[in-house]
Amino acid sequence: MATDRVTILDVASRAGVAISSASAALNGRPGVSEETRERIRNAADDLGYVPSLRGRSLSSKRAFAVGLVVQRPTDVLAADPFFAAFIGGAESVLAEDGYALVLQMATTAEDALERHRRLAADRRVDGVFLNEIRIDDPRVSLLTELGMPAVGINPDPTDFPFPSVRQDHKPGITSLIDHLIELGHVNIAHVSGPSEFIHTRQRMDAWREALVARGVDPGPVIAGDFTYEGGERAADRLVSGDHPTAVFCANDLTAIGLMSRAQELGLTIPEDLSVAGFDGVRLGDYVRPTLTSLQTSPWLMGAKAATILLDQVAGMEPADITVEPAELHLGGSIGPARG
Amino acid sequence: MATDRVTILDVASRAGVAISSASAALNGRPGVSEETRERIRNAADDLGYVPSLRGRSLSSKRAFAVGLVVQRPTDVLAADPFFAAFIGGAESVLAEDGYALVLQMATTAEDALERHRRLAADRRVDGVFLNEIRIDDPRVSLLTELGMPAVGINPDPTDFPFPSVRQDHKPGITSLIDHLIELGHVNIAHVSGPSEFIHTRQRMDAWREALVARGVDPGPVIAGDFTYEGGERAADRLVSGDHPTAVFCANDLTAIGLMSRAQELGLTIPEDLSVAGFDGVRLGDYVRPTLTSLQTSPWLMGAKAATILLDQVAGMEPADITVEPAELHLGGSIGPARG
DNA sequence: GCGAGTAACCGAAACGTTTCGGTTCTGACA
DNA sequence: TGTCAGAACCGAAACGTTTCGGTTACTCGC
Repeated sequence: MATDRVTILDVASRAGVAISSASAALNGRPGVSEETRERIRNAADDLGYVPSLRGRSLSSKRAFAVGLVVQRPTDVLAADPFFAAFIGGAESVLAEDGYALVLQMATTAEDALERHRRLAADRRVDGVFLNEIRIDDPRVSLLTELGMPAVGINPDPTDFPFPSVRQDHKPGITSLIDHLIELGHVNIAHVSGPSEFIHTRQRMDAWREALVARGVDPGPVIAGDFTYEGGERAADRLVSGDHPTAVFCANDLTAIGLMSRAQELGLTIPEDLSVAGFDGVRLGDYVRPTLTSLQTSPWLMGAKAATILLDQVAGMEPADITVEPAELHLGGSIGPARG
Repeated sequence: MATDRVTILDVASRAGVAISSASAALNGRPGVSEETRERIRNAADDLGYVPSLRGRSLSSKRAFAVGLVVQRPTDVLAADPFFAAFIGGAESVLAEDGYALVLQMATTAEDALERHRRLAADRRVDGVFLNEIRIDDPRVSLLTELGMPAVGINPDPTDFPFPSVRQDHKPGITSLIDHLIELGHVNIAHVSGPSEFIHTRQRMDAWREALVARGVDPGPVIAGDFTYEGGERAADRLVSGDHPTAVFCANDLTAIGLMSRAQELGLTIPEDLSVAGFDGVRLGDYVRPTLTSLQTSPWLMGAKAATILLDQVAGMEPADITVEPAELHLGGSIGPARG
């Protein structure tokens, strides 16, 4: 196999045509008769021709790759299964079009910006995924400046300049709250994510609105940070005197940390405190009691986002996509309110 | 910013030299006086010149990217923090050299092979990471055939044709077993991983050898599969009559599943059964009791593996690297053997 | 039997580097 | 003063595509 690469020149000369005809034929462009097109295809097959990504890339000014810059402390990322599933979904769509996924890890917000600048300067990718979007996220304006196509994952509904894929979390949160209220809970707290994230606000708003709609006063909001430790700290603050009987956490890691600490502090779950998470990561099945959570669809989101991104790279103006809302998955971590 | 790209031609003409001189100057090659080299550098800076990855790629026949094909069912991957940390470590080294990481997800072994073939045919990457190596792993011979540089992560010590990075697990497992024996355990079981993995055998051998060295008969071996469910099934088989007093699991997920099921079956941990895992995932700190485990170093392994891979791509023949052995982290899941 | 229109095909430039063989120039040495 | 080595620099090919303007030949209508 150490033979030199088969080029389109070889294919063309074997089929007895010009390079340009071979190119047109193999790429399904018009201007070639069906007969010679077939002849060229056969020549290519016979020779085992594989188009050179590098040649194509240089000539067509495309990278045939898209980027994903995740910005998380590695230990947090390691514990969060969202990305693995998201990447799996995205990759399954990208592979079909011969696109590859370039993955980068950034530790800080500034680092993430720098990564994007670099990806753009190198023309390393034709577009990027925009996850975990913040309020006034600097990446958005940077990418706009750079002219880099992008797709947003659950961005702010207003004023987002790129196409997006969304999953509505409100119905799921609403049914969770309804369920808790039916179980007799009237003091339902919320452990939020970091305030700068769009989805932090979305989840908190949904929690509050669902309560208000049922005429129940929203319980306390405790600022979390999507980590185990944040959940533990929330437990410390929650477990004092007249504490809530239920708590809705902004993600599963937080919920697991909270449960763990609450149990250490002598509470029984769900008898003393009902706990619900958000993500529906399999993690929740591995703790006791099993975690009640909202099951999101990271794989599907990844697949849809990739579809949108590829369409955009191809020059289309894809419409936003909304996938089925997150579903409530009941575990043993919630039960009737005390007393 | 919609101006045309600054090319090396622009730099050369601004500095009043030929393209070849500009190229040599910017790449630190000899044949350019220090004076003109400086002039060329200034010209490049003034113009904001960024070398075209595509041009370089076509001309130098390098991709400036390396690949990682992970082969896991997505839900298993999602729960396994190894890869996130590994990728973070690898990426930190790659970025310094302007290399990118192409990540692919394969669902089956055949799919993984196909991905590698595709990466090679497209010349998409200059080398690949080889993780989770199996006995007679078909990827090894494929990559050898394809002439694709690779680096092995904990491969079989004998007969592996690529450089590798290793972390010795034996000392950690030995001290775990020693610790259990000191606690009075004489019947210590093992829940293994799937038999085809090299590291499954490595861990089992270390367990057995440590026991034999202390004159203790190895307890039963139960075949697991690195999943939570596998741990549950192992618990079902273990908890009958005269069961072992301690069990060493091939990974943390298995250990957590086993603990959870054992508790459901009425056992108290560690009083009735001591449990130890392997990986040191954060989740282990959030189950009750907390999990005793061996802490591996995925981030460091990723960084070292990337270093080796880049050296290899650069034409060197890097030596194998061995990082500090995995360390034992004690949790509440092990205790004295029942009287 | 002639002009126009069109389908099929060709040739060459362009993409932006690296690399290699060749030319010029300087200074040292005999 | 002529020779020669070596440093500095240049020009052009090569990498493998895509694309665009141009040529040929054929058909159709009159």
